[in-house]
Amino acid sequence: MSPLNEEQLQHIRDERKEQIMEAALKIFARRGIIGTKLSMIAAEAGMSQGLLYHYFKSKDELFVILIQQAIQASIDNMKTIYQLPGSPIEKLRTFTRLDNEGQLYFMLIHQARTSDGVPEKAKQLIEQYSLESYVVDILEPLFIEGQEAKEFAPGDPRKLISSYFTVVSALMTLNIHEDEAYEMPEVDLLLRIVTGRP
Amino acid sequence: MSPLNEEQLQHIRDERKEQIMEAALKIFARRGIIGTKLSMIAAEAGMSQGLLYHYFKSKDELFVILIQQAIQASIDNMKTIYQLPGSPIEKLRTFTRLDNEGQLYFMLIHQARTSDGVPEKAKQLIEQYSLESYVVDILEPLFIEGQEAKEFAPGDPRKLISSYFTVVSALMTLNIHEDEAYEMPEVDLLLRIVTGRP
Amino acid sequence: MSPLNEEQLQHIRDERKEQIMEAALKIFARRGIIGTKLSMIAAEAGMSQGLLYHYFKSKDELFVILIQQAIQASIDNMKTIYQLPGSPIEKLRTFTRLDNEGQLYFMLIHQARTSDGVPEKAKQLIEQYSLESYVVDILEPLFIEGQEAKEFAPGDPRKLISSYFTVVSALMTLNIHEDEAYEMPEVDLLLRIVTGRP
Amino acid sequence: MSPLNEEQLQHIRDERKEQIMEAALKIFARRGIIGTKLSMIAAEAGMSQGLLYHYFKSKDELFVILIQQAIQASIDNMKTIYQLPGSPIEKLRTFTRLDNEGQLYFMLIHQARTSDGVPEKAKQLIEQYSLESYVVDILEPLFIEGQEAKEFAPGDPRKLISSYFTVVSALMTLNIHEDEAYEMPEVDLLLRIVTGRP
DNA sequence: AATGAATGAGACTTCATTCAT
DNA sequence: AATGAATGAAGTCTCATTCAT
Repeated sequence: MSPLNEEQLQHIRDERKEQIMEAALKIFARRGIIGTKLSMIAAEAGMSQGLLYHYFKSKDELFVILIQQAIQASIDNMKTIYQLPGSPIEKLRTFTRLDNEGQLYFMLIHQARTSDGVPEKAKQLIEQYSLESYVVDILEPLFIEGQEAKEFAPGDPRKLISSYFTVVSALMTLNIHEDEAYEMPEVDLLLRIVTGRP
Repeated sequence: MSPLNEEQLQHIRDERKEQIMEAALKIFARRGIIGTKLSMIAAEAGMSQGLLYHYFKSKDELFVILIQQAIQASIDNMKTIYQLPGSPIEKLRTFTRLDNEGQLYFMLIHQARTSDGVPEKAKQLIEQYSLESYVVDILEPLFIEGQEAKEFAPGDPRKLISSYFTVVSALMTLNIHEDEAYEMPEVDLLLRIVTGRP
Repeated sequence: MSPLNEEQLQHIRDERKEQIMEAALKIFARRGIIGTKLSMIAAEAGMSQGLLYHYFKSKDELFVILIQQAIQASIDNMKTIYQLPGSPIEKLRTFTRLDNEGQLYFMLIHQARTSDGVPEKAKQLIEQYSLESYVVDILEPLFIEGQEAKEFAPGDPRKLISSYFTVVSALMTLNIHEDEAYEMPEVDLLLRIVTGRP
Repeated sequence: MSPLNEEQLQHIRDERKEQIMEAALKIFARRGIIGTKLSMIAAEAGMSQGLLYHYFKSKDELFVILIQQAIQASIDNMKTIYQLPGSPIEKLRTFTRLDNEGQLYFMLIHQARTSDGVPEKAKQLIEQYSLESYVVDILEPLFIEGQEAKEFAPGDPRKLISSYFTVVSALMTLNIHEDEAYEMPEVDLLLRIVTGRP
């Protein structure tokens, strides 16, 4: 009797969920969990507030799921650096250009780290994912290679990585607000931190 | 007639106002105006919520006054760089060490720039105070001197200043949260952006 | 898509708005805007306080809308006097009988005129609507006709009208409280002001 | 040792009480008990809020005491009509001119009758004092005399009195606000109610 | 599945009253 | 007696969440 079979229904459901998560990501990333009202997400997703509750138990749950997704995407993204063309410094230069996709995820994680009203569950997830345990481990081979090629300045590569990515991370959090008060530095200026050369 | 003379009363009032503003600065800086509940400020200041209203007309007014104070302190602070000892690069190195006092002010201004629910008055104040109009103007002579002494890398000094301070600013916003996930870079690493040398 | 069609929803909305406005009119009229607590309106309308805010932006807005309605109704009502049967004095006698509907509106306007905490917008509306500009203008022909027929006492008709309606207005403000301490005069007694005859 | 003896202290206390009551009467009469803030009374009386509580237990108590005083003054005032010169109609004409002193008392009583937040005690006092029991009783001889002299229209004198004073009372409540929208009728117009003559 | 009405807890704010001096 | 700081209860308003349809 049903005009749609189970598979089709599932498809619609998935689509709706995706719709909601995309909308929520956009807004959570910019405004944080407290500054985001469900009405904003509903409007951005083009549906009623009530419907959100068919797909997610609560605002908090939605936030946590996005955090999980963001962490996974960030790790995956980090690994792609090795597939970029060129020498280590060229790989790093290309990678540093702030891409819009990753930016939202990054900002979301930043919000979760620094704002209040973040669900406990999200905090735990964030704690596990840290520069130390992921970024540094992943990028260490690249930096060692760069130092051996004399492209990168000498010194503890792990410290160099975390310092560099702390700077990049910090800039991304500023950049998201597109605040004209801050002039985003050219990538080459940032790379000086790693290379020690103009 | 009064059992407490005017001087004593004034003392109490000043103390209370200071108490409130200190508490409010701490919390506003971390949580933004929306994330900050008056109950938090009252608790931090050790008084009832009602008393806050003897000293400030509203949450918004309190926020705006703190913004004014923060801007003034930031400008004053920036000018002290010329009184520091040593060459331009040494001045800049000493200045860059993030001092806790200025950090809260800085973070507050950052919150005002990037969060929602910021009073219109605060936005206007912030707009007037920008890297361009203050920081860059103040520091231009220092950077030109540094470039002439070959301590600093060549290129447009104004752009160099705003890039460098965007980075420093961004790091301050991270640092305020004392998040262990981010390793704060050594000052010398940051200075590479300006000097182009390891 | 919607489980309730637009028409049904509109019906619910209209009903609720009507419910609220009726309840609010009753209470505002008696207690003024300061003396009226939203909890009272909500209780009288049989709904939660929160729901009031789905239909009206604020207590002030609700008050202003009621004032607008009251003014319009008063003007409309005043004009109906010419459709009443009989001579001028008979028209006026019939018209003077205080009807319950108009009474609440009248009292609301009176509250807006005399109480504190009245929204600026409401004050402006009230100022435009005054005995002079409406009541007197509308009734002047009737009184002149009454004087020509020797039914009404001689003298400046405009002054007679405003005097008479000041008295009627004043009585309405008392009457609204149904206070047994005051005995409402018979209409014929009041008409003596106009006719100068027992 | 005390620089002031008991009598002098008592004198100061009485003066202060009088000061407060005068200020309170002014404000209560205009704004009602809800619309009156203690800060207003304190300011009007030229003293601190705290001091009010040395003389009166609460806002309510102060209100009740004023009501008692107002009732007594009204009754006393009513009796003076017989000392006025002239015929009954002339006595009534003179008496009707709204005197400022009595007006405040009257308005206070009106507020107590018609507003909310009135202490139970005040309501009880008001209930005892009514047109019926005081005004009508006091004025009945005057009206009978007026009717016998054919100055007043015939009919039940008690009803005539209460009707007339309801009108006068109602006008006083309007008059207190000095609202230009209402033109206060000439006394002679009002007297038509009683005399039935222009 | 989908909507939007409806609720209620919690936030900001006011103000009568109390307290320390 | 006198002051003004200090408190807390209550009122307006917002918004996450639930409910009826």
